[in-house]
Amino acid sequence: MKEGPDIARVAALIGDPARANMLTALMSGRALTATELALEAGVTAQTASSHLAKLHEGGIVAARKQGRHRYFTLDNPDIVELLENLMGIAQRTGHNRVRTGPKDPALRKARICYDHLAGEMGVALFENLQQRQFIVFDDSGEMRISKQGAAFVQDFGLDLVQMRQMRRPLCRECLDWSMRRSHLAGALGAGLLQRMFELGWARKSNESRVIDFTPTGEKAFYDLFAALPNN
Amino acid sequence: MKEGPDIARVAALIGDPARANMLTALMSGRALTATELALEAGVTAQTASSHLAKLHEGGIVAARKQGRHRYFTLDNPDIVELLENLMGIAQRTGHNRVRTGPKDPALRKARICYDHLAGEMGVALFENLQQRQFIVFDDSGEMRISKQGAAFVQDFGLDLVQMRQMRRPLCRECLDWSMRRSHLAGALGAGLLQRMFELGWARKSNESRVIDFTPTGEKAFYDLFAALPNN
DNA sequence: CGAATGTTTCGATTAAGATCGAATTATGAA
DNA sequence: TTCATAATTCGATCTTAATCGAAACATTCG
Repeated sequence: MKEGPDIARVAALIGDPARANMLTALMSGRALTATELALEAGVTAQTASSHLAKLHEGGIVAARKQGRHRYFTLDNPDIVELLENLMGIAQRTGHNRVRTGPKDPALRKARICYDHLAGEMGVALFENLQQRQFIVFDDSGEMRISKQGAAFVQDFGLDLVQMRQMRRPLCRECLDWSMRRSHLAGALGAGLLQRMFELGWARKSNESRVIDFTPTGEKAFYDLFAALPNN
Repeated sequence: MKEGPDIARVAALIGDPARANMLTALMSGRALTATELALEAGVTAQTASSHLAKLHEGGIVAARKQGRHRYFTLDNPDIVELLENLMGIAQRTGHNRVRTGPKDPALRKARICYDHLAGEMGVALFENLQQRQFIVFDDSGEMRISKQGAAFVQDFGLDLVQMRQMRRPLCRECLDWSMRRSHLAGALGAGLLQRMFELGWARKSNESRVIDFTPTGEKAFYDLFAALPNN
C-alpha cells in the first residue's frame, strides 16, 4: 500500500484553490511576482508567500530573485504538460453547470497557453494546418509536419532546423478547454506564435492570458491560416 | 482570477493520500472492489466508500456493480495519462531521502503500468527496440514504429492492422519512476504485454502490480528482446 | 539616511474534511 | 427464511492547513 512515488504530495500542492489559481496564471508563460500571484489567487500577500514557499519546496515552481521582486515560473515542461492535462480532465468532468468556455469573450477568442496560441484562433490554426496537410498523422498515429508544411512555415519565417534541435517535440496536440478541440502546442506551436509577435500581428496582454490581435494582424492571420487546401 | 476549468477540484481529489493509494492500485489496470481498495489505501470500508463516492462523482473512476460487489476502474485513458505524469513529477521532485526505486525488488524488476510492462524489463524492452531501430523518432521528434519493427512485432504475433484502428496512439513513451528512464506505453506496449501473457511467459500477480515471469518466460524474453541490432 | 514597496515570519483563528463506530441497506448463500 | 458478507449512510471527533493581522526583513529610491 505504500509503493511508488508520492503522487498525493504533488496533487495536493495543486489541489488548493489559491495555488491552482496561481499555477493557472503562470500558464501564461510569463514570470510573475509574488504580489501579482497573490492578486491573481485572491489572497493576501502573506498567504501567497506561504503558498509559493510550498510550491517552490515541492519543485512545482522556480523562483528567481531580481531586485526586491521575486519572480516565479513553472519549473519544468512536464509541469506544464501536467497542468494542461488537468485542465482537459477538469473541463471534461466538470459539472454541466459550467459554461462551455470562459466568460471573457476575448479569452475565448485568443489566449496564450503557456507559450502557444489557444482559443478559437488556436483551434482554427490547427485545423487549417491539418486540412492543408501541413500537419499529418502517420501510420502510428503520431503527429508530424509534412514536407509542404515545412516549406510553409519556413516561408513564414521559422527556423525549422534550429527548432528540430530542441529536445522538445515539434508538434504536440493540446486539448483546448474552451473549445473542446485541439490546438497546436510543441516547439512549432510556440514558434508560430512567437513569429506572430515579431510580425506585430499581436501582443500579450499585460494583465491576463488574452492575446490582443491588431485589426491588420487578425486579417493577416485569417488570410494566411484560413486558406483552403486547393488554393 | 476565476477563469478556466477548475483544476483544483480534480487535483484535490487525487491529492488525498488514501485516494491516491487507491488510484495507484487501479493503475494495475484491474477492476477492484471497494473493500480491496480500502485495504490498499489502509482505511476502513466506510472511509473508502466515502472516498470512492467522491472519485466517482468527480469523474475519476468508473463504477460497475456486479452482484454484491462494486468494481472500480479508472474512468478514462486521460486519467491514466495524468497519473503517469504525476508519478514522473512526484518521482523527480521527491526529496532525496526517497530511494530511487520501489522497496520490493520484484516490483522494481517487472510491474504493470496500467496495461503495459514497466520496471527494469520494461525499460530493457524499450531500449532494445530502439537500438534495433524497430522504434524510431522521426524528424518531428515523434515516436513511431519502423517497417522492420512492424515485421518484427507481427512475427511475434501482434495484429498491427487492428491496433492501428484504435484511437489510442500506437507508440507512447512513459517515464518509468523506478528507473527514471522511459518504457513503452500505447497500444503497442499493451499489445506486447498481452502477447506475453498469451504465450505463458508471465502472469499478473493477484495482490500487487508485480508481473511474475516464469523462468522459461524470462529466458525467452531476454532471448528475443536483448538481441543486438546486428544479429 | 529615511521613506516606500515587496516579501517573509510568527501566531492565533477558523473552516474543511478525513476518519471511524454504529446502524442500515443490498445481495448471495445455506 | 436466516445468516453472512459487501457497501453505504449518519453522526461525532479530531487533525490539518488555509487564512490574515502584525511585525520583521530586504531592497530600492529620493
